[in-house]
Formats: sequence, structure tokens, C-alpha cells
Amino acid sequence: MKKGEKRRQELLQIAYRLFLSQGYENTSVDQIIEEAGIAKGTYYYYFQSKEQMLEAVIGRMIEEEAEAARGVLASELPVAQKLVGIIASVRPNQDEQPIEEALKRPENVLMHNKIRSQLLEAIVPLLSEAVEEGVRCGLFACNHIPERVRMLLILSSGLFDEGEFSRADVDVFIDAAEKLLGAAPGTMGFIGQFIRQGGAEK
Amino acid sequence: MKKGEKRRQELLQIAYRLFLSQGYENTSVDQIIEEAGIAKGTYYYYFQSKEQMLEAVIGRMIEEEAEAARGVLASELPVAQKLVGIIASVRPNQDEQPIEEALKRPENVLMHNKIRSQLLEAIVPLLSEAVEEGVRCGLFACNHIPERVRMLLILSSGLFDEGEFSRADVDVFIDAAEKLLGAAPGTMGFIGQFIRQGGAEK
DNA sequence: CAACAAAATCGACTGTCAGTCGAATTTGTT
DNA sequence: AACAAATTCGACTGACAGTCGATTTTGTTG
Repeated sequence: MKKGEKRRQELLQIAYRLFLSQGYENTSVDQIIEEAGIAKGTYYYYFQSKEQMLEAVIGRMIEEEAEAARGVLASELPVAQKLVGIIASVRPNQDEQPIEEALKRPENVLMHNKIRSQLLEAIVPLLSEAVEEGVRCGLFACNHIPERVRMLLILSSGLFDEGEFSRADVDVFIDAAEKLLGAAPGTMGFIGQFIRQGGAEK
Repeated sequence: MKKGEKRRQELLQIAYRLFLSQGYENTSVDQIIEEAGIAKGTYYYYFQSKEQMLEAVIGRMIEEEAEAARGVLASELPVAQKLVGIIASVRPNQDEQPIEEALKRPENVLMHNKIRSQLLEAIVPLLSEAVEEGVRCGLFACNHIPERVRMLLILSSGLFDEGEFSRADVDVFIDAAEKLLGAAPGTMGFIGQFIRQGGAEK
């Protein structure tokens, strides 16, 4: 009951690295077991399928991020700081730049999608709670908070997590965020800091 | 120069049907050539790879829709009608309900994604032109039109083209559309008619 | 028509890969 | 020691995308 879990984690670790560096489709089970130094049967003793393993790898990533976000939410910071903190927990740190890059690559659509949907499910409730707090403080003014938060996350993912984007995209997104949440114009420019890095056309 | 193109179209037709009914991943080249009654080599005489064929299948779908949309745009209809018409050309007709369903299935992520990006590229310019016209008529008031149109399309796809969605999602989306384009509140409810069909939770 | 080239077709073969299965080994328990 | 449960092994299967040289069909030209 101990040895098994350790092996499982070891395999997840190896897969995490390989999936991100080469893409999920381009990583074979044979490669994983070779790096781990185990036989095919052992691999399938721990995972039902390659895809199920991908789910596990992603679940682990998301859980770490959600953990950090929950910490921020429970803190005593002012609402604005909480928003920044929660978003920051979800955005890849600077030492994880490769992740950002890897997920944009065309061979990783499947992984990218699974991450997107799992992340959405985990983060929407947390961010919604922060926004709720913001409404009580008079920072925001809107109904249907979870739906609106979900929309903004879908938008940011669709706009910035793949391909190029222009300055105008960022500006309009900030405008959209203010209007959707009923924030005063010009108060949500801070979002921009989380985006600048990817696209740069024009 | 004639026979070849006919065969090519025949293969695209078969693939179109199979991809939608079983999913792209679950359809093998062997199955396609068996239905067509040709040999492997012939298939690869017409398509470089299975994925390139998928691109061609999708390109064909999109081109038809874009064609219809261009017709609407060039017509003499009032702006509001043009918007409705362009959106309608893109939405699957009633005899294509299966398509809508098929694309939601988990095994079709790749296809779904390719369609989404190709459709975006084709439709954004057309819809933008219609919105531009709307601005001139005083229906809308906004800058950065293509960016805003793109956002709305990304949003609608992310919200409604997969999984469930609630009544609140639709309402908030309409609200977002009005605010993003600077339309008067309550004037864009007509969008709702294009959505009702999929999700129904609560 | 004969001769030749280009277009189209054939299908056996290769290599890769996910997943299976029964046997063997290790570990823990009584 | 005896037995069971957990873990590991690796040869094997089946499916599948893609290759390649040979062959047939079609179109062209003197």
C-alpha cells in the first residue's frame, strides 16, 4: 500500500515531463516504461490506459494550482489582491514557461482541451467567490456571477492560450471584463500584466 | 484532370460521413478505402495523410457556409436581417442536427478544434463587415470591431458548442454581446433563437 | 494505329503502438 | 513453512497509418 503509490507517482512524474516536452500523442507508452525501467505489464497494472494516465497527470497539475488559489481566497488580503493572487496561481510561473509554450503546439490539442475543462471546473467556483466579495465591496456590480466568471475564463483561454494576439485584443478583453462584471471603467487594467508574453503581431 | 477530381470528391464525401458518424479517430483509412472500393495506394495518391484529408473535409464544409454568408452580406437586406442571415448560414441546419451532436462527442476534439479555428478565420471578416454597417446605422457603437466579433464567436463556441448550458448562460451571453458592441439593452435577444437546442440543465 | 508519357490504381509490406495475458517473483501474514 | 496478495515481467496480438515499386488505364502525337 506504500510501494505502489510511490511507483505510481514516479510514472506520473515521468509522463508529465514527456507529455509537456514532446506532446501527448508523440509520447509512447514504450518510452515511458523505458525511462522508468519497468515492463509493459507493470505500467498497465497502475493505469488502465494511456488516456486515463493523461487525466491523472492533468488532475495532479490542477489540484496543485487549486490548492494555492484556495489559500489566497481564505487569506485576509483585500479583494483586489485576492483576484490577482487567484489568477496568478493559475497562470504558469516563470519557471514553467515551457508549459505555456508546449500547450500551444498543435500536437497537444487533446491535452490542452482536457486542461482547459478541468481548470474551468476547479477555478470558476473560487474566482466566483472572490468576485462575490468584490460585489459586496462595491468593486463590481452584476448578477449571475459564476456564469460571468466562466465566460471571462473561456474568453481568455480562447484568445490568449493559442496563436497570436494583438494589443487590441488585450484592451478589448479588459473592456469586456469591466463591462461584464460591472466594474468602473479603467479599474481592471491590472489583468494586462498576466497576459503580456505570448502574441505580438503588429 | 477530370476523373481525378471526381474521385477526390467521392472520397471526401465518404470521409465526411464517416468522420461525423464515428469520429475522426475512430475512422480508419482502411474503412474509407473499403467503402470506396479502392486500394491503399490510390487513397494516398489523392491525400498526403489522413489529417490532411480532415483539413480538406472541413475546408469544404466551411467554404459552403462562407459562400452563403457572403451572399447575405452582399444583399440589400436591413442590417439586422443580415446579422441573422450570416449567423444562420454558420449554424447547422435542421437536417444537419447530427453534425452538432457528433462534434460534441469527446472523440472528436481534434475535428471540433480545426472547425472552430477555420470557421473563425472565415466568418470574422464577414460578420465584422455587417457590424460595421450596424455602427453606421446607429445600431451599434464600438471600436475594434473584428476583435469584438472574434470574442463573441469564441465565447459562443466555448459556451454552447460543448456540454451543457443553462438559461442564465444564454442571458448573460446576450448581455455580453450588447455591451461589447455597444447596442441598446434588450436589442439583441434575437441571438437566443440560434442557441436553444443543446444544454438544458436546471 | 503505334509509341510513348502521364495519370491513376493496385496491394503486399513495414514500422509503430496501445493494450492483453498468463506466468513468475516479491512481499506480507498467520 | 505455507499461503495469499501485491507487484512485475515480456512475449504476443491486433489495429492502423503510411510506403513503394509494379501494373493498368488514359490521353497525346507523329
